[in-house]
Amino acid sequence: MDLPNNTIDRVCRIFGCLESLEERQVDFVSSKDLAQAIGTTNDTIRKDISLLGVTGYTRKGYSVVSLKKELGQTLKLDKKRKACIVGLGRLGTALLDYERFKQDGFEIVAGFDNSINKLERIKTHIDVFAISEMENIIAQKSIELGIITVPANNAQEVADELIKAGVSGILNFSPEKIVVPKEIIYLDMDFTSALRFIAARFITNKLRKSRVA
Amino acid sequence: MDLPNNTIDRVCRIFGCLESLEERQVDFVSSKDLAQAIGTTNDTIRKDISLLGVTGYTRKGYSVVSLKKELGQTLKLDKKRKACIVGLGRLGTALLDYERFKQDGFEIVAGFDNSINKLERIKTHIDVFAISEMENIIAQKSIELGIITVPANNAQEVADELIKAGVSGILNFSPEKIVVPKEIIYLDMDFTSALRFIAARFITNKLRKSRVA
DNA sequence: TTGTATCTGTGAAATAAATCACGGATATAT
DNA sequence: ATATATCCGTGATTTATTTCACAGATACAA
Repeated sequence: MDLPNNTIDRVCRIFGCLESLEERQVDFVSSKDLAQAIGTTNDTIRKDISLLGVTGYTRKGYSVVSLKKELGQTLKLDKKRKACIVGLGRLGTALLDYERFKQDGFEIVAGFDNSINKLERIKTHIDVFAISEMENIIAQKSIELGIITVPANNAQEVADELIKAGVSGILNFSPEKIVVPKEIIYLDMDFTSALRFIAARFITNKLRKSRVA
Repeated sequence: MDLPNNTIDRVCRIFGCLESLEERQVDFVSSKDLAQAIGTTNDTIRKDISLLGVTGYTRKGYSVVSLKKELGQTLKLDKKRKACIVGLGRLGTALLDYERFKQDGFEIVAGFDNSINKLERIKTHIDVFAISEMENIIAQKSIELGIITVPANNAQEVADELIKAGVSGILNFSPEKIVVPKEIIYLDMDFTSALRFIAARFITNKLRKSRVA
């Protein structure tokens, strides 16, 4: 399938909205509501959804349950995926126990760090290992996603090892920029860049909110 | 000034690259290097930089120091900005002490939480307050940026208070979607959406990496 | 029933963004 | 000196994305 990147981004956010609407037992949602929630226009939402081949109801909107199901199936967002976290500093350990991931279909099944000290000290029900064991564990547990929370200056090294070990996607929280082969899906979550993006828009303020993260 | 959103996003990332190049005492950097670092093409980088009115040197690239200076001045990324964090759970406290922010020009000058318990227990050199004091403190300290790290289901409420108190920009780490008036610069950093974006691209893999966070 | 206010779905038009392509420079090697 | 391989700057072109505009439905109110 060939979807615009922005559409993929929005659909992922829409999916999150649908989850919470479902929890609140809302039956229908309009393109306008979704647009407001994720910060875009109703036209765009309708285009996005129609690109995915899902259809709504005149005068009512989209069925929350079935839209969520369709989007989930098409983009395989309903599939459980295993992830690991490399770098068990404060951010890493916070993410290790971020209950939300599991409920959203991402299971953190391993943590890695090089400090024996940290490995011993950490209190969590998730297994933690030395980085040297990464290749084994990732293969053994069929981990698809790697989350990097090491401090800068060895993020690239960690990324290389994750890739060698076989992950298909990487989410990078470290401030260092990482280069990956093009078959690896990579997303940068550098906090400073995010704050700068906001600060820069104080100057060049346009109204759109999209920023394919 | 009127810059494409994607350009702003890229320039913020470029700025981060320039910082680390400067540290490593690199004098010049080519559009190609920058492109590789942030995941785009050299054409795009050159266009971005030329939109900002900065110019480079044939056969050498851009002067790291002066490019950084120019970008910083134009987008006011060189200006120190004050931020606060609302929600002092694990993520919130991790961010409170994220040394990197300060070195990048963002100073966290206050933390807020509703739990007296947490406020007492937290060990940090940054002042922490009850949420009820937000309006006062934000005005008093001239805080421009609010970082939301509360759990879902009262993120909107917190956002409303931040805005009432006078912040101009909000970075939201909570999984809840937030609606803000259009003069407020808002960026969503929902981790689940980010992981989903990666997972969805396992299916619809296009090569570009941009995702204006 | 009849009217009316919403909502979707979708081509067409308009915008925006990324690529291409190539001239002009100049560092580096020979 | 001369050739060559880079590298920037920038119109032109292409491609992508958003917005517009309106037909087709239908819930809801009077």
